[in-house]
Amino acid sequence: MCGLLLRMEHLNDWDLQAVVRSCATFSSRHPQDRAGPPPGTAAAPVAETTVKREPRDVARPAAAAKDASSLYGLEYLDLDHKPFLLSAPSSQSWAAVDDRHEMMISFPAAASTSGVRPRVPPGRKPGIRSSTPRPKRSKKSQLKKVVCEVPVADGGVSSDLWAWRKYGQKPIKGSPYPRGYYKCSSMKGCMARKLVERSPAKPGVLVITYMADHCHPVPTQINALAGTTRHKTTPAEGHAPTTTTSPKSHGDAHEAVRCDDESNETSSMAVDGATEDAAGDDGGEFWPTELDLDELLAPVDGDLDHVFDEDDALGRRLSL
DNA sequence: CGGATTTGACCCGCGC
DNA sequence: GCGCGGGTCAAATCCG
Repeated sequence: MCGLLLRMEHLNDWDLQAVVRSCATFSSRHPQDRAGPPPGTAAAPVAETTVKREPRDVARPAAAAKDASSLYGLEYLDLDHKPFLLSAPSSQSWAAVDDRHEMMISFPAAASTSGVRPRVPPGRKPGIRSSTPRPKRSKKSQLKKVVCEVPVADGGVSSDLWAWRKYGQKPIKGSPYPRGYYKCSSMKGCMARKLVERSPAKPGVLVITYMADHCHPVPTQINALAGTTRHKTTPAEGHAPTTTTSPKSHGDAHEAVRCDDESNETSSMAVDGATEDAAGDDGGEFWPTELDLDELLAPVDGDLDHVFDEDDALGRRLSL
């Protein structure tokens, strides 16, 4: 994975979707870290257990070496239904412990495919609204949220095992980057969602917010993931994901959490390929189309197998 | 043809 | 109560 990581960084490319997948994965591996409730439990309570977490001996970009303020850790059941370690933020906001992944939880408590051909503006016709009332939106503030920061350079190196489908993108006030909205498409009816945005403060960082729980086990077939994202082949079409975390969310009662470095997955990003999204247009970065999938996956093949095996087991457990 | 993406419109929570 | 901004919907389009 390191190899892949390095490669990706070198390419300086990133795929929003892939990135989107990346965050939740951190927990996919490391059975030793798993102590929480089994994945798949929709109503899995957020763990309150706190555990000490040792800093990982991970090679990280020089620039990345920041304050390694891994204060205390929380073992948390993430949206992948696997526990992951959380680190509380230092007094000064959220320290990037390993500078690759950060997380926060809050409890209540694109890029147009500027194709060559002109495109008719999509969207509903004015005045047309489904007669079926939209279900009451749950209070935003009461949604369980898991915020994860992923360096852009890393974006996609890691990925979660879920399949996500983009359902919206909005420009965010005060941020030059839009926010992408994704739903879990691994299973119909799954309410899991995630928001992906680029941090305005840290343009090199993607902020991924996971909301709601998956109501199903982690997909075990890689195909289930691979088929969920469209690949774009034209470099010109690729766009850097953009996004920002609203200052608000940072300030709230969020607890900073750090995604575990090792736990990052690489794979699906490659699988996801170059989707990308963000209408951000800020960068025009794109995925290397010449990258071979096998090549991308090679470094993590073993790990993936491991992950899938575990997930499979977990899924079976959950389905009982 | 099915599924993913794009994107304008609509809805709703929240702050003032 | 009102307006703003964020979140979601869904038609049109794209793509494999």
